Amino acid sequence: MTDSNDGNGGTGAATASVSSSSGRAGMQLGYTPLYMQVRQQLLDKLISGEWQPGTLLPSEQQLSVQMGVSQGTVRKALDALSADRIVVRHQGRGTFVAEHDQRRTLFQFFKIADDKGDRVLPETVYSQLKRAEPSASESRLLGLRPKGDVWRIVRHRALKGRVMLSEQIVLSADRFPGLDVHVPLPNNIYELYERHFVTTVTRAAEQLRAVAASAEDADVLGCSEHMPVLQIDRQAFALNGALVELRRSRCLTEQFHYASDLR
Amino acid sequence: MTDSNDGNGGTGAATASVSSSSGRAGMQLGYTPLYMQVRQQLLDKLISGEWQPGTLLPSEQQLSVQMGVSQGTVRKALDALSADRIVVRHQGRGTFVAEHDQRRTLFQFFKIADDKGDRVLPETVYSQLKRAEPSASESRLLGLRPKGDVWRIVRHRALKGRVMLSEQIVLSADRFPGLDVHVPLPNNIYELYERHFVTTVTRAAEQLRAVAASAEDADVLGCSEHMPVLQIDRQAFALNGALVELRRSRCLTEQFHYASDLR
DNA sequence: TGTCCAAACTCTTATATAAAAGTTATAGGT
DNA sequence: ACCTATAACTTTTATATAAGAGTTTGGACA
Repeated sequence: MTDSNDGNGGTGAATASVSSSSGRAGMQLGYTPLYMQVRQQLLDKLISGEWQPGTLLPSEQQLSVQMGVSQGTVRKALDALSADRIVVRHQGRGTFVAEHDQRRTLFQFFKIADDKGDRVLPETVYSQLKRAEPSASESRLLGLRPKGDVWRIVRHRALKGRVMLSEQIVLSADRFPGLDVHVPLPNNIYELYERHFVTTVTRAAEQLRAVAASAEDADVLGCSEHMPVLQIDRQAFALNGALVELRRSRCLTEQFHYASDLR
Repeated sequence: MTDSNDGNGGTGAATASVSSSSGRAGMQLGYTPLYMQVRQQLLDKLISGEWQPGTLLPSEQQLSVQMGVSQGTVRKALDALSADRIVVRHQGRGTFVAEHDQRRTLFQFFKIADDKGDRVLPETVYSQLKRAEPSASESRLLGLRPKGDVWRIVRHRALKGRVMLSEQIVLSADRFPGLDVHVPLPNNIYELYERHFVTTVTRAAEQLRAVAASAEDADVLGCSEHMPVLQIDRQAFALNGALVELRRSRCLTEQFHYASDLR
């Protein structure tokens, strides 16, 4: 902690053991509040895998003693992590590392809903995995080493017995070693990343376009060629901010739609 | 304030003048924290139009005295409103009622981006307004009185000189009396709602589908018939939660796309 | 007139304290 | 075995206090 940014208010004599990120005093740009430093420290434990998903964290009291800050500061840090859905807090029970259970997948990462507006998770009816060479852009986006391979996953997914989504997923083979051992892949693939590859997807960006179904799309989705389908390109990011998954989905939107909340 | 839900912690003798919503003590279900009651009281002033968009609110100190709660409780209420983008807070300046300026429209309500990922607000190249009878579903969704009319707005919007979006907007004629006086309508239509009709849009829900361009779409957008276009259905909600606008957009997605953040 | 500094104001951060609300485990009764 | 009360824990709410950070304003001064 720098002298200028000590930030010890109040009357207590808390000897904060939290160190500032950039050492010198008299920092001109930026200034990191104590609770954000605490947030980052907690986040580091999650990134390292020291606290696995589902783990019960120490209580606010315990953490405040461990880290040498007040309970209120720990609370602000945990609230910030909670807002990013990185931890989940339950009054009376404690604070847990968020898991990729069905509900989270449904509400955070799956935006397809039926005409009543209910989110429905489709079942995987076909799945294929193979190792391949990445394209130039894939290699760049995923930050692969030269000659680094990728996994390519193709899945067909159905709702109410009707195949309505075809998706291609691209992953770094280095980050997901031995992924082929887990074939057949589970429907909830982010849970797999998290359980076996210390990779927690916390955030994703999607780009949507209306395109004409290719001959292959038509075959898979059981529609005519050139039928309008919704193309969804997704980039998924891990706890440390790294882009870890590329995905392209093509989706029929006759009985279903993509739901987006603007708030 | 009920006895059971007094919630006066601390050592102070604050005589909270905030009244509980449901009177009897021993309430079984629900319990509204004091800061949420304060939030609602502040929100009521916004809904009534007593505090217009752009207004500087009283300071936390002043509000805490006025409402008979602590400054920290006012802070929690204002933070909650800030999270919903209903007010905007600036350190050193104060708390302001959020306005529908260009930036807000761009980042909260317009999700079209170019291939670099930059949000771009399209210009209106054609605009038409007429009074008409609502369909049954429009009447129901907008909560119109029997025989209540609607306004229908048709707009064509262009990016970089290219018409790429055609939209139809439906509004209650009762809620927007004399809307035709404001023809030609400004590009930022939510600013118009807010300035002249005490209607602040705070939240919207969108449903996206890929559909084939109709003959009319093809004419407007300058594409061939049956070309895949992105159809966006929007319901926009006001401060009090009422559905105040229905909108259907059809959008070319060759050079642009709909950007959705999953977090 | 123009510049600089200090005061006064805002929100923000940080602390401490206390009580309420909700959960879980334990002990004791029927 | 089952239910109940209780104790011990958790997060959540509410308060008070103090100092930091950022903005605006007004006055001293050149």
